[in-house]
Amino acid sequence: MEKAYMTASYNPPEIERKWQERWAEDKLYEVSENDSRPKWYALTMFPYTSGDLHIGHWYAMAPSDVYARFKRLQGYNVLHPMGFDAFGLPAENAAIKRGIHPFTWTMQNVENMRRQLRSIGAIYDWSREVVTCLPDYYQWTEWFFLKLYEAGLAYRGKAPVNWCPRCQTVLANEQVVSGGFCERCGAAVSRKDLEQWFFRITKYADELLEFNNIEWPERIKIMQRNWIGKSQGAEISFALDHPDVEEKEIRVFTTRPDTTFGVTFMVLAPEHPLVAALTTPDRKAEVEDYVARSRRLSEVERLSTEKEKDGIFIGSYVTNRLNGERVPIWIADYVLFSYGTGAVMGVPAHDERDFAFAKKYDLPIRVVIAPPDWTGEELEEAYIQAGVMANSAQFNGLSDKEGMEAVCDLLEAKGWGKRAITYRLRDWLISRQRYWGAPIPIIYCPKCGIVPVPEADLPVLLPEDAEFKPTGESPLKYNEKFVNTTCPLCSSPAKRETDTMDTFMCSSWYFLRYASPHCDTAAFDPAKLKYWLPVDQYTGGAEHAVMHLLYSRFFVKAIRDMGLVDFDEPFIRLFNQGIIIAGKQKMSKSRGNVVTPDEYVADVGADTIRAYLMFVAPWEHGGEWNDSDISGISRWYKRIWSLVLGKYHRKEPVEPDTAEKAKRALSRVTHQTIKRVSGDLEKLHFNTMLATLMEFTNYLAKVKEAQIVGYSQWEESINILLRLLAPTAPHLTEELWQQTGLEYSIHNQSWPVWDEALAKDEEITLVIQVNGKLRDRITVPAAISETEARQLVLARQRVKSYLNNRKVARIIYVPGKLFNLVVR
RNA sequence: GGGGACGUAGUUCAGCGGGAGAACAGUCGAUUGAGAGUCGAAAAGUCACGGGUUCGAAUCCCGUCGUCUCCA
Repeated sequence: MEKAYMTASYNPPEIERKWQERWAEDKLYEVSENDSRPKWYALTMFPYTSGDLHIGHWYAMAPSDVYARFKRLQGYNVLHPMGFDAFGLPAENAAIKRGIHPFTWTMQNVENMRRQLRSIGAIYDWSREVVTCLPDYYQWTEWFFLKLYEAGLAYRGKAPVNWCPRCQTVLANEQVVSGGFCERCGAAVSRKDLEQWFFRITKYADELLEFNNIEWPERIKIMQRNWIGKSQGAEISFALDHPDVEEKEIRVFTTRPDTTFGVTFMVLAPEHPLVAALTTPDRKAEVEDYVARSRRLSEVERLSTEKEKDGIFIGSYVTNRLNGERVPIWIADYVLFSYGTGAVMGVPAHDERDFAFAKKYDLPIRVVIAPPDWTGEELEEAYIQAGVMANSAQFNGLSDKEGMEAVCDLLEAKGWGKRAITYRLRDWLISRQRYWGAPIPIIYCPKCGIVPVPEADLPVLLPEDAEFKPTGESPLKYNEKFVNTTCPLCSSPAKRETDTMDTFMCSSWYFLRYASPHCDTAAFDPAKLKYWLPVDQYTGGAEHAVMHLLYSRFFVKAIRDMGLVDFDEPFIRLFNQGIIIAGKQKMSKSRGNVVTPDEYVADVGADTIRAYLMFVAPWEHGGEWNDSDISGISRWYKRIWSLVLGKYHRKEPVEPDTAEKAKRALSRVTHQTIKRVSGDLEKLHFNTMLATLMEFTNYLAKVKEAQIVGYSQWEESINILLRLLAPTAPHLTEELWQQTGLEYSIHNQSWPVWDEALAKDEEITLVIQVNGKLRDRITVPAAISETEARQLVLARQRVKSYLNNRKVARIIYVPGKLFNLVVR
C-alpha cells in the first residue's frame, strides 16, 4: 500500500543537463514524414542573429514549445524547427566598427544562440536547422529571385531612397530619425532616385485582402488591409493649356468623384515632374525652396496630422472640365508622388485636409454635397457624410452615391476620366546597397541587357574579401573579381548586379525549407513539402504584421501560380505574443534593463523560467519580469517534487463510505483538471492552465494529508498530473516519471483524456435568494427537481424568517444554480 | 478627432445575468540552533464612477473618467 523513493532534492540545472543530453542522444525530437500520425507544423518566428538570446526570445519560444509538445502528446507528428535569420545590416555595421568579417561575427552569434536555445529544452529538431546566410540556403533565395523574374514579378525601376550626403550612403527608413536626419552623423537626409529591383506584390493586392480559411487575429488582418489601402473612385482629367508644357491634362485620383463641382484648387506633389515647367517666374525661388524642404522629409512626417498642412501656389491653372472653371495649381507636401497620380483635387467643403488648407490660404469653399437641412450657410468644418448634390449643374438633387455613378458615367462617356482603384501598397523594393545579403543573380551585358544568371551557375557567392567602407554604393561594386564576368548568352564581358536582396526575402520562404532542409537539388523536396506545409500554427511578434507576414503571403501566392506549391496561405493559424518588460519599461540595451536568461537557467532552471513566463500574464498581453515572483514557481515545483516522491501513506482501516466518497472526489477533480488544462492549452491560455495545475497540486496535497484514498488511485492522479505538466516542465516531469518507475520517456506518452461523466459534479450548492438577495444556501444533488428543491427551500428556517406572513409572488428557479423567491 | 478593447484582492488574471473567485506575493502559526524550505491558518474587494433595464447587474444598455490599441 505504500512506496518510498530516494528523495534527493530538486536540482534543476543537473536534471536539465542530464535529460537534454539523453534526448539528444536518442534523437527523441527528430521527426520524419514516414509516420502514420497526422502532421502538425508548429512554427515560431526564427530569431535574427543579434548575438544573445534575451528573455523576449524565451517569451516567444517557450510557450510555443509548450503548445507544440501538447500537440505531440495528443498524437500528432509535430514539426517544430528552429533556425537563424542571419543576413542583415547589424553584421555589416559590426564588421565596419570592429574589423570582424560579417560571416565570422554572424556565425559566432549563431553558435552562442544555438547553445542558449538548447537550454530552453524545446522539441526543436536541430537536424533541420536553417541559417539564411549559408550558401546552401541563399542559393535558393537567389533561385526564387530568378523564378519571380521569369514570372514577370521582379522588375527594375527607379525609386526615391533615403540618402545621407555626408555618409555617402543609402539609409533604411529606420535609420532616418525624426525631422529627417541621419541617425549616425545628423546630416539632413534627402531623397535620391536610384535604379532598384522590385517585386510586383501589387499584382496580388486584391488576393492579399482576402483571408480565406485562415485564423488570424483580427487586428493583424486590419493592419494588413490598411496597409494595402484599397480605395475605389475615379481618375479625373483636368485640362491643361500651358505654352511650355506638352501635356494637355493633369489627372487626379479621387474617391469622391461626386464632389468634382466643389474643386477650388488642385494640389501637386512637390516632386511632380510638371512643377518646374508650370511655375511662373515670379514664384520660382519660393517654389524651389519649398520643393527642397519637402524632399528632406520622410513620408511619415509629410503625412503626419501633427504637422500643419502648408503649400504654395505655383502660378498656373488647370480647367475643371465639368464646369469649365479655372482652378489654381498649388504644391503641398501632404500629397505624395508615389500614391495615385501624385495630384489631388482640392474640395475643401468635403475633405478635412482640403478644408484646413483652404482656410489657411483663404481659398473658396463651395458646398456641393448638402448636409440635411442645409440652407446655404458657410460650413464650420468639412462635411464628409452622405448628402444631396448641390451647385453641381445637372447632377443637383442626386444623392452622393447616385452622383458617384452619374459623374463617372459622364467622365467615361466624354473621355474625361474613368472609374479607378488605387492601393496604398507599393511594389516591394528589394535592392540593398549592402554587402551582407543574398546577391541578386543578375548580369548586365552591354549587348544583351539584363540577363539572369543561369540556374546551373547558382549560387552567386558573396566574395569573402569585400571592403566595407561606406561609399553609398554596394561594397560589391568595388570587388572586381565579383563584378566582372561574362554574359551567359553572348560571352562578352559583362558586369554583375552588385546590390543584395532585402533580408525579408530570406524570411519569406524559410518555413518551406524546414520541410527538407538538406535538399541540394531544389529549394525543397515537393513530396516532403506537401506532407508538412502549410504551417498549422505560427507564432511571433505583432511587429511583423505588415512586413514579413505580408511578404510571405505574397511569396506563397506567387509560387503557387508557378505551380510550385498547392496551397494559398503559408500560415493557417497565427498568434502574436505580447512583450516582456522590466521596471515598467521595454527592455533595451541602452536602458540597461535587459534580462539575460542564462543566469536564471543556471540558477532556477529552464522549467521554472518557462512556467514563470507563461504564468505572469496572458501570452498575448505580455507582462513584467519580476525576480521575486519567480520563486513562486520554484516553490511550486519543489512541492510537486516532494508530493510525488514523498511517502504516500494510507491510514487503515478506512470506513468504506468515506473511502468511496474521497475516491469519487479525487477522480472528479482529476478529470475536471484534465478538461480545463486541455481547453486552456488549446486556446493558448497558459496562465490559467498553470493556475489550474497549481490548484490541482494543492488539492492533491490535501488528499495526501487525509490518507483516505487508496494508493493505486493516488498513483494514477500523480501520473496524470505529470503528463499534464510535461509540456510546461519537460525536464522535471521526465525526472519524476523515471523516479516513480515509469517507462521512458514521458514525452512519448499520450495526453490524458477526461471522462465527462466523472468530471461532472454530483452535488451542487443551491443558492437561495429572497427578492434577489442571497439569504441561504443548501447542498443538493445536482439532478434535483424543482419540486424537490422547493420543498427543501421552504422548509429552511432562515427562509421562513424572511417570509413571515408575506406572500410568495413568484419563484425563479435556475437548475443547478439558484432558487429565488419574490415576495410582496 | 474617430473606431475597438479593457478598468474585479497588493500583483497577474478567471468569472460576463443569479452565491465575488484562483494563483502568486504578503501576514500569522507550526517545524528548525538560526535562516531557507515545507506544512497549516486567517486576511484581503463600493467588481473605475454615475444612471437605466431586471425579481436579481461585476456581468446587459447609456453617460463620465482612466489605460491600451488601430486609423486619421
